[in-house]
Amino acid sequence: MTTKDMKDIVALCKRRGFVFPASDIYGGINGFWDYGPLGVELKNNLRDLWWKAMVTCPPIGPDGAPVEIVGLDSSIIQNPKAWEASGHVGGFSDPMMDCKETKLRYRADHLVAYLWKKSEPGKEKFVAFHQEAEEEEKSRRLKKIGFSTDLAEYQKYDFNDPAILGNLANVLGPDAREFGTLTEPKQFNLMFHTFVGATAGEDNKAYLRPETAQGIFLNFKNVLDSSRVKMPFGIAQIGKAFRNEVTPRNFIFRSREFEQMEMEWFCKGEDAKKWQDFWFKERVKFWKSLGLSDENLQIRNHDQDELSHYAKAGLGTADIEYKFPFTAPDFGELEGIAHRCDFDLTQHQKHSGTKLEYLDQTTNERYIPHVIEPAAGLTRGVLALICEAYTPDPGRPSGVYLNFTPSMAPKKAAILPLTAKEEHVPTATKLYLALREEFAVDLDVKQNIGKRYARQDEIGTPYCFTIDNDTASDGSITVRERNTMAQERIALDKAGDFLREKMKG
RNA sequence: GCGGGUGUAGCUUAGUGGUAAAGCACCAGCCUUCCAAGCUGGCUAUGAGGGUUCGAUUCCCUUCACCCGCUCCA
Repeated sequence: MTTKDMKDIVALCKRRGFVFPASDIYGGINGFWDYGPLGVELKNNLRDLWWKAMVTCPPIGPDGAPVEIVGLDSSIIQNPKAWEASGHVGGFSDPMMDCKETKLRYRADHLVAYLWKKSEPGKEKFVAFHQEAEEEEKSRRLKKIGFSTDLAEYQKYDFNDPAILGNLANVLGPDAREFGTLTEPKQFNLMFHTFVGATAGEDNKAYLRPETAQGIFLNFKNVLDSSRVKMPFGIAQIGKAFRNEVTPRNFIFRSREFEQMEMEWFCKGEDAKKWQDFWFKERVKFWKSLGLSDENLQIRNHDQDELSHYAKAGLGTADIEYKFPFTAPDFGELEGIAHRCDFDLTQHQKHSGTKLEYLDQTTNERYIPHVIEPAAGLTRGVLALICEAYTPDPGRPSGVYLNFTPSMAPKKAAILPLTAKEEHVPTATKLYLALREEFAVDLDVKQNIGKRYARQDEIGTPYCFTIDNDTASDGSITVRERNTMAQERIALDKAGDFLREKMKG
């Protein structure tokens, strides 16, 4: 059993046209990737199936009736006030400081500094600690550097205090031995800025959305007023989102421009638990149906301290995680199912002055609904599918094949005339033209048949149809199956039925 | 952003202060009745910028990208 190596996967993605570095000919740009001819097919397949599972054919709810979900495609740029209301302008930038001595980096708002009250004026020395450090730990460290160990004799400062920021030379970093090794806090703006209109200035500053969800909340009232939806219901959206990640890493796993598939499920607060459990199960089922294996999937509940600002008061967030080659033996987030409470709608109601309540006309009850949000990374899903499918196999000419399910495979079948001779090519072309009306298929005429099979293995095409001399005499073709390399003969005019049947799986 | 590493063709590797080499892949043609076969021909590279030098892929500086670790991931 050969292991999956991320280097090989990235190389295959580039070689066969799944994923390219963005701006490759200029040396790339950190955190951005382009999807090639096969990558976009794969991404579209996943996107379309998600849309089908959410909007076109949503699941049967816990009470036996189909649930109601409508679609939306909101703008990437919205009024900047929306991001103030959502908490992203205030909460989406973290001041960071580095320690020149220890090379460690800290979030300034996670540190505190202690000043000995009896310090002579002008000779103040501050000692910094991690916010969550135990008192005993603090005393021990103070003793070590020859300071009083009685914490009551100290005044505590936050790192946004000018008394600290103006005096960094006299601050001892949390892990440092010398004073004055901490750098000025630097703001990391996780939201991309842009300017709306021809002139750039503070007045027309805008943001690229860091999540698609807010577009849904902003349109809650519009959808309610135009769609005859009744509680509980969902609004689903797929689209790009942008985050100025400090460190983009791991191929397309953490990139600065990525694509999300989010559904906001609006329900009564008292029903939130029921719906979170429901959606969680549905979403796990979805990923498994695409071929992600049990052993590579895990579910994980967020700890209280890692919950988002909007989820702290609620039922928390449960993640569906995938064991990527670069996280193994650990897992990386694929989708989060969060209880966002009534945080967002309440915030937007407050900031916009527009009522965002739901009126239940049967009970005459008005309330701001709670939200359960299954939010999945489309591009992360693509990566998981590629990693799952990647199967080294030294026993075949290509040495590797991609084991996509037929529904996810970028090409469903390849039509191959056995030779480039006249008697094979016209029949193959005719079959290709018929099948492409319904399926993404390839016609490949050139080079020997082995090379063509090998190529299709590498891009994960599940079936190859080969036209040979027998096709002319008995109307049969060869079907070659990707995983087993086994061949069987079927009737030429049954090729469409064959694929249609396989696509159901 | 810090520390370490890497950077020659699509891939794997060679080499040199003086014309950059090969295998595989790819493309074309021939051949070929089922798994990268064979023959002929062809395309393609020193990540980018600057410096030293008569001349730099080689030496120096800067930068960019990728990998590993730290940090971060509302």
